[in-house]
Amino acid sequence: MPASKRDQLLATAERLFHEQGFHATGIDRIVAAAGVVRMTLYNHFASKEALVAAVLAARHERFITSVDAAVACASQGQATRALVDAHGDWLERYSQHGCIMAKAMGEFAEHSPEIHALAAAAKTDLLAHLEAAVERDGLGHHAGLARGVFLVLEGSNTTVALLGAQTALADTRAVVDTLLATARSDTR
Amino acid sequence: MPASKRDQLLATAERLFHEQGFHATGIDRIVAAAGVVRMTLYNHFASKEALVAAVLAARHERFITSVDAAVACASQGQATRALVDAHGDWLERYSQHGCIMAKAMGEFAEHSPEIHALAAAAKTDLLAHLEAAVERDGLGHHAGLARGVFLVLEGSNTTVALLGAQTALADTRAVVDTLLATARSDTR
DNA sequence: AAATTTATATAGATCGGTCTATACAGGAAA
DNA sequence: TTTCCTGTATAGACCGATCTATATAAATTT
Repeated sequence: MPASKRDQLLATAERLFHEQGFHATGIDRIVAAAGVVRMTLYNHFASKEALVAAVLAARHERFITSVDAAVACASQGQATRALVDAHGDWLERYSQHGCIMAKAMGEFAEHSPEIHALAAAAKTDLLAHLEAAVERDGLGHHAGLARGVFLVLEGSNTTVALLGAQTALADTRAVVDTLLATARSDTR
Repeated sequence: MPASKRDQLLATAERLFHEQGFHATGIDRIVAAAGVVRMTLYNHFASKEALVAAVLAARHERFITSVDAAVACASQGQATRALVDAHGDWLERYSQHGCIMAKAMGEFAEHSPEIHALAAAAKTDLLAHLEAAVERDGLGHHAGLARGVFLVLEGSNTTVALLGAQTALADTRAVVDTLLATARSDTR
């Protein structure tokens, strides 16, 4: 069956927001690209801000679902590494233009506390998943390891647009492996 | 002596662009905040895009000057660490809202190739300085070390708005120290 | 019959950018 | 000394385009 108008709008808005930015993307361009009339958008979303919020929520749900799936079927002691790889796959496939949550935080920090909080919550949610994965790998005692890996993932989000996905992801895996190896050899 | 109108405009625009975003900041708000009339801006800058370019160029020059100074007076074998600390100081003092170059890349990627290239050049310039520092520390043989540290610095840019400067910078230093220690113990 | 989508018109604000005209400096030329 | 020129700033009107959002009625779909 064809996607509902609402889903068309969500998908189109997500793409345009991600590629062109939130403030630089007007309502008219979204409805035109979605092949829908403007009133249809306002029939489904109360405002542009509500549309942005829906886009971010839907995207994060998809992302966290794919991350959870990857971690769930990771072999013993490989949860953290599986999460990092899942993040890399996502980045390569859907985030060539950088992290949409980071973009949202930047554009709405002093403009819409709700959007900013929503995007920030998405990021801290990933950190929480990372901490769970580290714990599952028996490295929970190593304070700061999850946050260190998180820092590297955040770096890969911006670096992919600078050095390309291949280099950025290879560097990311190399640094994460170093962090994991150091943590494992630390018998404290 | 009082700052010239041009400098007032540059400083005001830099602050507003950084806090509110580029597209979300209108010409009228800049001139009002700078205490200057509209035509004065257009007397000094050909367009909003030219103003953005001038802001980014001035900011990068200040940043790279302060980084160079820190690296220049670093003790033997501490160039990389000095650069990382200088980056952290800058982040803490002037970039609580994240990296302005990353913001510019996000907002102008599909909108102005010139601005995007300028911001990207600023970032690769930092990477080049990082590679020079790593070389100076006698770790140039370690392929990818500079890019690994760069990845972490990039991560700290976005994480500072999420976890606060204190946590973000402490984590950054911890990861960088791990990378440096691993590189030094690698006798290859 | 009910819900959704379309088409179209409109509201009012804001956008980047241009325009003319005026004021007032400081330095150069008479 | 006086006159003139140039550069810079102010003031405010003005342009077309675009922005988000709403109103209403007809057409379509379920």
